[in-house]
Amino acid sequence: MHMQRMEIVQVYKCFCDVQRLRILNLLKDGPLCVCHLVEILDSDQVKISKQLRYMKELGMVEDERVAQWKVYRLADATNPLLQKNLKCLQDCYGESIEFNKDIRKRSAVTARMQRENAACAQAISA
Amino acid sequence: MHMQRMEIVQVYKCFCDVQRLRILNLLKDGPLCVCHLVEILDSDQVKISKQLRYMKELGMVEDERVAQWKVYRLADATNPLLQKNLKCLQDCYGESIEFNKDIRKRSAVTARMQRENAACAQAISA
DNA sequence: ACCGCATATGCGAATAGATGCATATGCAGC
DNA sequence: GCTGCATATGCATCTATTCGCATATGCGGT
Repeated sequence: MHMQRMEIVQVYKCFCDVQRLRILNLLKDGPLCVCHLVEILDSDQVKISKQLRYMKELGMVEDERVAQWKVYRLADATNPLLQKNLKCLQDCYGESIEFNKDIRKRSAVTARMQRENAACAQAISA
Repeated sequence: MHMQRMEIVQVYKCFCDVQRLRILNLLKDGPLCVCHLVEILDSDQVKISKQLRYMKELGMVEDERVAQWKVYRLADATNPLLQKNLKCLQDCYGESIEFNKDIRKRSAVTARMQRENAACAQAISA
């Protein structure tokens, strides 16, 4: 694996896993750091970290260090293939793959972070 | 690999290869047999056969024997995820992944079959 | 320099997918 | 039953991806 540009097949490779789909869906509303994703997806740090690495190799996400956090965002949020595919998924299976639930949880988690961990909350809103 | 129903992730697995994308694009306009696909995609029989097998395992296509031919069609042409994704691909990259060229070649090939190999032409139009 | 938190990497095993080459199978006509 | 055409399968090899477990690295505060 290498790759950095977002190619057609790379997009679909990224889409081949529900957890990655959920991550993309979350990131489309703005950047998040690993700790957010771990909590929202109710997964563990190593797993999420590796998914993000893979997604980065595929050219789908970018990362940026902010203090001790690593903020991830979509590499090209305007890519029409990505946008349309996510929208299509949302339309067809929004609830069944937990897209909607994740978005609701995202709000809850970021709100709590705002209170309990202001520095981290700052990192993703910069 | 097993699977037969068309699940979300299976769809994307099918989409992870340009040749498979081209096959789906061709089948969306109606059934074809292996010999058509081999010619339109300018590939070889074993390769196409294996792609079709994989696509069948993913639940994306169905086959039917007609005399010595094997006719393949989309397992669920009305599946919205499939339809929308193909349309989206068509819109975004129609020429670059040869979707359009393939469709044009499809017409040429089926027309010629009609003349030179009527039995086979009959098989896919039944 | 040390500690704790956030994140990443390494490794070994397991599974999945791709590829090239050879060969088998199914069907129709003779 | 033999032949030819259309299609499928088997096998060995290779690369890609996944998973669990352990451990390393980067950063900020003391």
